[in-house]
Amino acid sequence: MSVYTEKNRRTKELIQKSFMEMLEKKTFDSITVGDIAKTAKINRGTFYLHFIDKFDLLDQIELQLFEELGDHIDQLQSNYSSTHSFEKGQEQLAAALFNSIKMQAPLLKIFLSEHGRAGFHLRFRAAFSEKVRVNLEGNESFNANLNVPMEYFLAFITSAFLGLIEQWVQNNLDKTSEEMTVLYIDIISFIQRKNN
Amino acid sequence: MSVYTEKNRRTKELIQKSFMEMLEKKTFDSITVGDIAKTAKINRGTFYLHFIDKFDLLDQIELQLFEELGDHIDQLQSNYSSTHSFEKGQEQLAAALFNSIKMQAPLLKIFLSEHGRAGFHLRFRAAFSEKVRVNLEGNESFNANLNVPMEYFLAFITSAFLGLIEQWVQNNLDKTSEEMTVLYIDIISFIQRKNN
DNA sequence: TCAAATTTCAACATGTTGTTTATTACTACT
DNA sequence: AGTAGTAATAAACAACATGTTGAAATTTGA
Repeated sequence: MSVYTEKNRRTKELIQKSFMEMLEKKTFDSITVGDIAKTAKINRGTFYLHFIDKFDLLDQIELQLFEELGDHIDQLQSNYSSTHSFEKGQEQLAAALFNSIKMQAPLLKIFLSEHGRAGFHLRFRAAFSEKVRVNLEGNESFNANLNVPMEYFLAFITSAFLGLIEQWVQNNLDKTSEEMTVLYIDIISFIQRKNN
Repeated sequence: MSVYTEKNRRTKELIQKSFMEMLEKKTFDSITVGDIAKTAKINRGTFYLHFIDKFDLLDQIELQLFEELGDHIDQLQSNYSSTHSFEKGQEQLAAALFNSIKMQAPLLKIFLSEHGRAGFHLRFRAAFSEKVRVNLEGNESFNANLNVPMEYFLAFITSAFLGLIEQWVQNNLDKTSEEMTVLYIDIISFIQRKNN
């Protein structure tokens, strides 16, 4: 039994791997189930033993990605939030975030591109926003001073941060996580220096 | 002759209008050319007299949108950039931008959603970035003080701004353009107030 | 060797695509 | 009024993709 589940797992993984390889070169729309089967060297019928359709396949990969990233962020939150000041904690959080993004860069690059699926950046941002919201709401001085709807503040700051990540990933990680952290801090302080 | 071109124009417009109506309720993938023809009450063959395929249809609408928005922004740039200080000009530019977005809100809402096409937000941001880049490069003190790659700064600031717009459009324009401008300024100054 | 799980293979009906051909309706020109 | 041009229709076409089925082959476990 456990050998079969292992075999199932490997077949499923093979399909996912082959699919992601194709996504680097072709649009999601233009990839057929037949194509996937051909690349993975399995029968087309076998595909349907593991996935409902190609949308389900993408859904599962996306869900996996969010789970892994989410778990990693949660782990970081508990490590850093208590030991340092809020500002310093934010910085280290950002640094660690760039690191976990780095691990998922190949997948993210595809999902954010025109080869991916519409609305991915919304789902990505929503997932990220939720983490940031929890983190910010734990800080009392932050909440006391914020005079704009949290919803819009989150939209602004998470979009900005993910914008950096998007650029970084598109540039094939041309910088280290540390450099990205410095970059992030520099931009914030540049904005702070303006009109004072 | 001009009667024929007019008739062509109206049929083409009818197809586009019907298509956009469907996009509010269904995914782009799931919409067939047959569906579009049915909704527009035209023959399926007629569709192919005006568009290569449904991708071409979407491309043309997207291109139109970018042209209209781009023209509007250019118009604003020339109006505001010369008459006021840089900071004040930026504010008024933002205000006018929210206005022009408002006019295209229904289209934008769909294109940014999961009903649209993958990568739209990238193309949208690229177009917007280009406008902002030209504007910023005209300001010498800005360039002198910026110590991060322009590419990344643009990614950060345009993503942030478009994040606001995205939220606004998703909220069905729950605020006026003026309120959005205030919101934008408030967020910037909130960030400026932090860690000083 | 036998049994069970997994995968394969071929076939099927169904639906979409883009093209074509013939036909109809309307407009423009002389 | 008559002819040519243009747009739209209707019907048919091959090519391809979809999801499903049933029987056979393969792999694995006992």
